Amino acid sequence: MAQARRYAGGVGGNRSLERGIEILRAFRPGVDTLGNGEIAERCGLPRSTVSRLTRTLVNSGMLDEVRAERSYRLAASVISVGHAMRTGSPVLNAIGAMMRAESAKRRLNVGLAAADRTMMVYLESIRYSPRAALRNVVAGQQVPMELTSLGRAYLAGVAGAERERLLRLFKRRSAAATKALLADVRRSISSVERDGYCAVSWQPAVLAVATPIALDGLPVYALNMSLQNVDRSDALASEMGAYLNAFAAKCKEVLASR
Amino acid sequence: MAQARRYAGGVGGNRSLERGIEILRAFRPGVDTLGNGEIAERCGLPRSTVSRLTRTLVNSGMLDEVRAERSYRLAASVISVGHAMRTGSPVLNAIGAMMRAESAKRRLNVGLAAADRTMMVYLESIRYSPRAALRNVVAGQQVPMELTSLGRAYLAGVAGAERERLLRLFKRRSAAATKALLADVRRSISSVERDGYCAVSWQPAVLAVATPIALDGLPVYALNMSLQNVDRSDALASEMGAYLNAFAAKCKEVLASR
DNA sequence: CCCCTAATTCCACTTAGTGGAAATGCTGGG
DNA sequence: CCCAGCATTTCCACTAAGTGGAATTAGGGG
Repeated sequence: MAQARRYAGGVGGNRSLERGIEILRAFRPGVDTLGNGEIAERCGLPRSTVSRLTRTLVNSGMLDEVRAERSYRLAASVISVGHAMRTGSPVLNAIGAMMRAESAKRRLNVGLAAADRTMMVYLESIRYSPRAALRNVVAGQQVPMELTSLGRAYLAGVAGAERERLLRLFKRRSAAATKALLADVRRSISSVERDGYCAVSWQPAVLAVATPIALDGLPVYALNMSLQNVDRSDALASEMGAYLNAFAAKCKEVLASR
Repeated sequence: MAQARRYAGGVGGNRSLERGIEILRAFRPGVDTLGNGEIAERCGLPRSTVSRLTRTLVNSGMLDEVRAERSYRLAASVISVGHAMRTGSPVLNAIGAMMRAESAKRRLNVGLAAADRTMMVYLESIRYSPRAALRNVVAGQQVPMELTSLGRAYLAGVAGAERERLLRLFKRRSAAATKALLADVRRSISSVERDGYCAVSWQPAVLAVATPIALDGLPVYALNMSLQNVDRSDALASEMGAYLNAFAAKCKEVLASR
């Protein structure tokens, strides 16, 4: 036994910190408050441990305690960290304005997303509407990687090992429709390799096309364009694809010159 | 010595988790990447400790590693947590749409903020512009508590002990202008108590009024309205104050009925 | 190619964290 | 009003997990 002992943080990282982060992530969109019991269950942790960690998160300002119902909710601080992320992001800084202009010019939704485990998360999603008052911008929304154009473009953009790791995860997730789904994902990846983009209609009457943006020193991003209230049509998809390719080229140019 | 030993997490909380959160917070808006050395300095931690904690944060998906420059940046995951916070927030859910309508109706900026240590952070800041294309919504931006109407309204909304704690912190921060500043803050608090709102012109040519929203089971929020490109005038301030009081009353009504 | 700087790994030390068990504190029913 | 039942928090013996200074390794510039 050459390696008798595994030193803390040797490779697995700091356990308490990992668990604390997992607790924050247990607050998925839509859930308001969580009690220690529910957190313990969701994260698979002993209740006493959760009790201590949530206390710490309250002290650090990441959780607010709701005394009355003995539960917690995410505190406002988490969005200031989120804001810091967005203002720091060199990609969003470089192309955010261009995205907004493009959305207005082409009259469609334009989005930029990155991977968050097996989901894609929008750094910015510009929702076009003919009625100016209804146009809006969302950040932080998650969509499933394997089902969306955004996610499949991302998969096309990452190197072999990481891609295969993710595909294996999808397999484990939905045992049933897996065969067909994976084939479909691979078809989208080929589509990106062939045409530069892939088209997916994840939600009814919404057609989306996406393309990866992979530059070194940066994680892989995916750029998409989409339109509501349309039927899936190859003609429309290739028109949007052409717009997207042109726009992505312009973005990469801007990004290459830092 | 009755209490010989302080048990871990007894009251201070979990150290590693606290430190990890502090590392995330070291990424303030505008900073793109931070190296372990710089993080160590900013957080006052030993470099080896930082090295281990940043590794953990990368594994947990909260940081992206920039190999080339041996540094880190906030990962996209942080905005998905931020998004979860916003979608979970019962206050924002209840009055977000009303705020947007009010901004359009009154043709001014409307914001909702909560406290983050000694800063106020916008859950939503609706920036009005006559040009529809320039209207936008920001979340997560921080403004200093002691200098803004938002912050002072917040101070007016929190109970004695917490308020005094914060005032002491401001004192420690800016030794010089403290006397006058604190007096000004107290004047704003009185203004809230008397008129329901306070008016402050923190940035040149911007006039803002704010009022606290304190409901139990929830942290104290502050609601504000503001206008750019105007001179400070008491007439304008009291007109805006009246709008704000009316709007805040409507909000509280909606919030009271859950 | 080699120095210099900064990050990472090593490792002896021990404290900070752990989790089962006991205690406490709410809540709703009788 | 009190008590049963449940959930959360505190206690504490135990020790593995984490710590930080020292040694090492890895970049990057001259």
